[in-house]
Amino acid sequence: MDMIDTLPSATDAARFDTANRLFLRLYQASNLLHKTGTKAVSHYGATTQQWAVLGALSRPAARDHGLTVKELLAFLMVSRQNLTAVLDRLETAGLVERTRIAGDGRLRHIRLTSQGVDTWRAMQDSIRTYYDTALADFPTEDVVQLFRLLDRLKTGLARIAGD
Amino acid sequence: MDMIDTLPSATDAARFDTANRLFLRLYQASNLLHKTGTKAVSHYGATTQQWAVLGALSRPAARDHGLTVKELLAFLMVSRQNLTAVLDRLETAGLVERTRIAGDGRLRHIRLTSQGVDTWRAMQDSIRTYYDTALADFPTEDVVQLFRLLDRLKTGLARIAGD
DNA sequence: TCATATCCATCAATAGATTGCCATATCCTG
DNA sequence: CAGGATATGGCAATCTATTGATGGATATGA
Repeated sequence: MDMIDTLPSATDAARFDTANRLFLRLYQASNLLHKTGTKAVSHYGATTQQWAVLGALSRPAARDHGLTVKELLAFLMVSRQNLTAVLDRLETAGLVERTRIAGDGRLRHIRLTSQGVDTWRAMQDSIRTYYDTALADFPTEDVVQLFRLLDRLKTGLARIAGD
Repeated sequence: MDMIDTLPSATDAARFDTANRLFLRLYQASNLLHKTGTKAVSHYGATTQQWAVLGALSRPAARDHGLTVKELLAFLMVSRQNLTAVLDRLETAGLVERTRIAGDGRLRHIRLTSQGVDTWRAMQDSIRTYYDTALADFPTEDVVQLFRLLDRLKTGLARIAGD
């Protein structure tokens, strides 16, 4: 069994096929996430991306002084040009404000406005219902496992992206 | 232990938090998929979505007569308006053709052109390398498990979408 | 002080993705 | 044959997301 074989073995072909299905499911699930998630919070004029930004800003660590754009970029892993546009819409909607920081004049702190805090709080019921419905068939153990696997996939993809 | 408690329990809060992280990872992984995937096949002027369409059309079942738009919609789970635009670009690039079908005049079969077949074949090396790199840390067993979990998540989200 | 690096914003182009509405052609059934 | 259902396409609006190029304000270090 020590022969050299440059053709894909049967197991390699199966792995390739599974990888194919895996990325198709990721593609489908992502589209469904945006479609259903935006519908779930549409009452508040929000989208899934804006939901993600509000969620980042409402975390305890960010609650007091907000986050810099750079920190938000690292958290969400999107391009700066994209985030700027989302922040513009959130600022226009009055949910977020950009404030200059004392120590370093280059930095801006993105913070929830009081209206942003209220809106985020009001959205919580819809978000909870959304999670409950989407994950109805998932024991908590499976939620954790899916999170861990997606986290590793994210790491693998980030390595390709190179940033 | 039969008391009624309307406040979220500690385990409920933990599950909610994990769900939050899970969907953030899905969001990040999806963006990275499009970013790195498009880069991987950019040499062929393609994107991840076009890659998905070409992959669907090159499956053995679709190889002979192609797929109808409706079948492609069901496979990819995207909106008709979105798919039309992608097909337009693929048609302009000469990789795909729309042909009327004999039996039912309403249907159109989307098929790979011979150039589309060649391009798809040429892309295989890049795709294989992409999968290998992205899933370098994944034993095949984990690839299968992630696929299964994403498939179930897709099902849960599709239930919300209602179609 | 001067050069360089960092942080943020802007403009432009392209592609993807959704909803909503309307149009057209075709099939099928009553 | 008439009418409803089906399959596809077109148009419009909005939002997300990327790359690329440019510019301005500020910090840091030589």
